[in-house]
Amino acid sequence: MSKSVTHSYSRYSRAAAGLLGKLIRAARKQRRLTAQETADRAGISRGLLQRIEKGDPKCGIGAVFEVATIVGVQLFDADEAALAGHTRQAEQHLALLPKSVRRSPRAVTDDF
Amino acid sequence: MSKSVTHSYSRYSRAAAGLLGKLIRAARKQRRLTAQETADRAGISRGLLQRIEKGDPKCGIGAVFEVATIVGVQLFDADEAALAGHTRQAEQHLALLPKSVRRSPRAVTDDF
DNA sequence: TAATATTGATTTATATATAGTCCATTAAAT
DNA sequence: ATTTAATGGACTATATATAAATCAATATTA
Repeated sequence: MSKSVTHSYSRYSRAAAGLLGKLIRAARKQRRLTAQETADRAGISRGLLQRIEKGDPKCGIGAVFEVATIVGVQLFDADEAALAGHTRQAEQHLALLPKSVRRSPRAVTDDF
Repeated sequence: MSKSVTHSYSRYSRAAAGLLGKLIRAARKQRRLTAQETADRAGISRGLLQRIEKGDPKCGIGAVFEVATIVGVQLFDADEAALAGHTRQAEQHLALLPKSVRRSPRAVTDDF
């Protein structure tokens, strides 16, 4: 094996992934779904579901969101209609911004 | 090559991943961060950032959350302190639930 | 208490996500 | 109009995420 690159995550994003995992686990148990059945419905393995509920940041966001949906954890505190609305809003916002970000040479955008 | 397994996602989770990507892209442009600089700060490649902004469900949730944090997109509409609070709440909720979900034999929990 | 479903953890083989590079196109600034 | 930074897309090699299987421990129900 060659050298592996250990990716590091900020406290905030680790906390967010961990929280989502805990919310999923709590919602699953409240609905009395076993790990195996939940994994089957999501089309993933039970092992992956374990990692998701532990907040493993390496899990695919699609798998995590799929499980969240199945156990009834709302993303963005929004149902599908609201998601569509927010998406349109984001698209409009995006349309107003320049298509590519050009930095003035040698000028640091960082604030200090 | 052997046969590949195409995983399918629900409309809802695809919409959620797509929305998060769009929010990230809009926030990045508003802060005048180039794709390359954002990727560097997040410790990922520019190619992965492209996929994240497109809402590719296969991206690691840690990478997505990390980029969101960097460009200033709040997860759960909460800062770090609020995340910690929600986490404690989820842990308490979890503590009240049975440790393993036992289905009564041959009884379907599905509602119909 | 006994029976057993559920869970947690580990291991292996395989699929695939990612980094890195390159090139063409586009668009911002001069 | 010219210059060139920024972006989008494709391709390859490699690291690693995932599925699948197994086993031990635990907790629930009878």
